[in-house]
Amino acid sequence: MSRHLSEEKRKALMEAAVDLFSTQGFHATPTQQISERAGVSAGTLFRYFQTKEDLIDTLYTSIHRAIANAVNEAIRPEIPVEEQIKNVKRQVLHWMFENPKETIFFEQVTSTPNITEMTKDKLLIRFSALDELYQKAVSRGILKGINREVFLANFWYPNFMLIHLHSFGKLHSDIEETIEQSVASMWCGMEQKQ
Amino acid sequence: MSRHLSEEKRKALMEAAVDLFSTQGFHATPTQQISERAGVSAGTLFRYFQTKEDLIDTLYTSIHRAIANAVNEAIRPEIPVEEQIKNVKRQVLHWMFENPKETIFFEQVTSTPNITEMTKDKLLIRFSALDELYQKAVSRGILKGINREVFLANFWYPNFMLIHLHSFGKLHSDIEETIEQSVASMWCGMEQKQ
DNA sequence: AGCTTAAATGAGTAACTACTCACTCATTGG
DNA sequence: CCAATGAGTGAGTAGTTACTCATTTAAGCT
Repeated sequence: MSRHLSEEKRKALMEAAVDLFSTQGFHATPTQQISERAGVSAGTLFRYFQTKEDLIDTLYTSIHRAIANAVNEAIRPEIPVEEQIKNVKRQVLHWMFENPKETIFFEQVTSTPNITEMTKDKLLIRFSALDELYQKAVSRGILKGINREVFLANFWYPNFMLIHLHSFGKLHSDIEETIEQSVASMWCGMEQKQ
Repeated sequence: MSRHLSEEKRKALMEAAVDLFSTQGFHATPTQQISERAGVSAGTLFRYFQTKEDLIDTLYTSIHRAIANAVNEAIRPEIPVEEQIKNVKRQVLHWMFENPKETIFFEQVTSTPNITEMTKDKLLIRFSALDELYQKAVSRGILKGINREVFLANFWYPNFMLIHLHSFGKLHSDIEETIEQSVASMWCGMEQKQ
């Protein structure tokens, strides 16, 4: 329908939303507060997003896409699978350290029940490119001892804790150093057989 | 003050609460629903817990204590530090697989901002026994390459994803097998030097 | 049985929330 | 310069929520 709504205001609303959601949680954040911070009136928010849930969903989807981009950027068929997987983790961690608010919101949605079915599907299927990489690694004999669930758990979840610590100023080492340690320990942990 | 309140009802309320919190999230769960499921009237809940937040806090504290117990049970000064750390992880994972609702609620509180300060402190300090174990491992030359944050992230967070997958019936391997893989990959990931 | 004490009740309340809609006003095309 | 369009507004609404309190119910003691 109406596509005359300003892209600028939509962006302002979304930015205000991640900002508040990541520090207060999205249930504890009234829509009025979001529109206020975005510099628009209460009603305007609902011209850009049908419901609050629609806003959350849009936000989540856009973050999901951004992370998927980070994943895809790191995939280069010409280098060894091992290096590719490490690069993906590195790339994702870089993105997360650069976008801590988005990451915290993302984790919040991930760990909160009762999200739209559509959104839930995205959670479960996750990132297919990484899945393919995992399959490739398994079929080539690397990673033979590790099942998909443990692989994904080791790959994704520690990142969230690192970002939390970072946001609360509780990360005492250098970010680059931390990323490298996280990448290395993830890989070495998987590689071992038997 | 009044200690004539039945311990039975307190327990029923807490059980109803974790039950609902873990499936709906605690913001999306009205106190009425909790008291209803516990088989008491709406007002009774507030005789046992001053506020809803008090209930959440009590619940969180009790789960924290249960996990701390699991940690402490696994600590046996007579065996090598390496084995102790592995045992702690094993023990914690067992507890979590046996108490998935509590675990999911615990993760929810952990990853949600705006919790009471007291509760927050518990989050940051975490489990001192494990911390001591980490220090010991570092001072004995094992684990020298890994800083505390990455260690904790690798130790705790993957567990949450495994429990999630388990609760949604998306964990296709045997639980024991999964626990062993998770323990082994965690340790191997840390041990490596340089 | 009666009396006392306190646990349990649940209708009621004040506060808050997501969302609406009748209206204003800026922009644009003729 | 006027008219038409639709983006923007914000007071208002219907619904929900955490929490209260006057009252009822039950239990324990003599």
